[in-house]
Amino acid sequence: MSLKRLVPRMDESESRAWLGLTGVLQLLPGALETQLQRDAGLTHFEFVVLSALRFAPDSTMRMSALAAATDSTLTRLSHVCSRLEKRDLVERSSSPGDKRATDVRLSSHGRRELILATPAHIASVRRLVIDALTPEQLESLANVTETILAQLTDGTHCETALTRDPASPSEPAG
Amino acid sequence: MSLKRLVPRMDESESRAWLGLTGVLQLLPGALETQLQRDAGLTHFEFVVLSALRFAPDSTMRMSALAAATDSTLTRLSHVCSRLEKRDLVERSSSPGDKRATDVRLSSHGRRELILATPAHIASVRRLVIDALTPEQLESLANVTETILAQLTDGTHCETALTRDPASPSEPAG
DNA sequence: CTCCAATTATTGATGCGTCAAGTTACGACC
DNA sequence: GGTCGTAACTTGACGCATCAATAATTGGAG
Repeated sequence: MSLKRLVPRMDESESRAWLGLTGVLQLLPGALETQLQRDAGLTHFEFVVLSALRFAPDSTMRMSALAAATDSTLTRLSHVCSRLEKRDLVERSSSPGDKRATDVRLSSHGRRELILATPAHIASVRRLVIDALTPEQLESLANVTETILAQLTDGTHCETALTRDPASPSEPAG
Repeated sequence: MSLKRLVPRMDESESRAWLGLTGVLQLLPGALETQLQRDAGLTHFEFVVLSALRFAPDSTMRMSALAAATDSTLTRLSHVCSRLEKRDLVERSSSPGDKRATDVRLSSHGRRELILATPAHIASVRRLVIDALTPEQLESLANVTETILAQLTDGTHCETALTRDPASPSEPAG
């Protein structure tokens, strides 16, 4: 199911592009999650967190810095680090300089697990995306995704359609 | 953060493509969710479900048919329909022909809400993706996503690494 | 020095998605 | 006409994400 029927004005090319993109949006994250989970028992986000720590000096970062590095939230990261700590993949300690802050460190066990997990994940990425595309397609993909990202991070949000009562977003009786 | 540092062999074009794709994967679904939630109080999946019903004969489908039409699961759909039913957006009734089956129907209230929600959502899709791309880019996007989808739905899964391959290149001190 | 606003992080509640089990109904076989 | 296997859903439990509220600490204004 898609928006195809909702958008009669969508021409053939637009329709194909949109259907393809939504398909990838639905399937690719799941495929990567599945592979990582099966091979390493890690969430993709956990993998990203551990990988960020791996290349940090002393394998250590502040929570807030790690949240920024992983495009995440402090809240989310805190929950995830709690779980990772229970599994002895990271260690948390109060930061010496600023006692509000806490430093997260990749444990040696975490490093081992991460190093074991990485090759298979990279292989998946290559198999599913990179090696499946020609150099020209890769160039196009880079080009197109950068354009879309520009839209997504563009400050000028048109605030499309609050033609309805803004106070009650879901309950206005027609 | 990305895999860039993990894949020294990744050339410039590959790296740009992968970074762009992961960026879109992270941001686009959230952007669409946010818009729909704000303007209509609907999840994207709820929107898809209601839209599927909208164009069905008598605005009615069997659960299993609706699950298939929305690329979903019976379980997921059941939960979602329970919530939608509480909000009077759909109605469920035992199917006359087969008493195991249940028919879901878009209520008139649901139809009104859906019709109010649709234009803004389409506008978002156009603004964020379709209208932002040139015809050539749209063609490329269709082309590339179809290639990736072919990989994703390809039966030949290489079973990448149950054999834990310690072929890891670099290793900073810890 | 003290008070207060801002920074940093954690916790608890809630919502959605998935998995495993359970329930009801159909169909066919003996 | 029982009962056995299967189909169509539903339910409950658990995991992860987000939001709102809280705690602890810092830095600066007076």
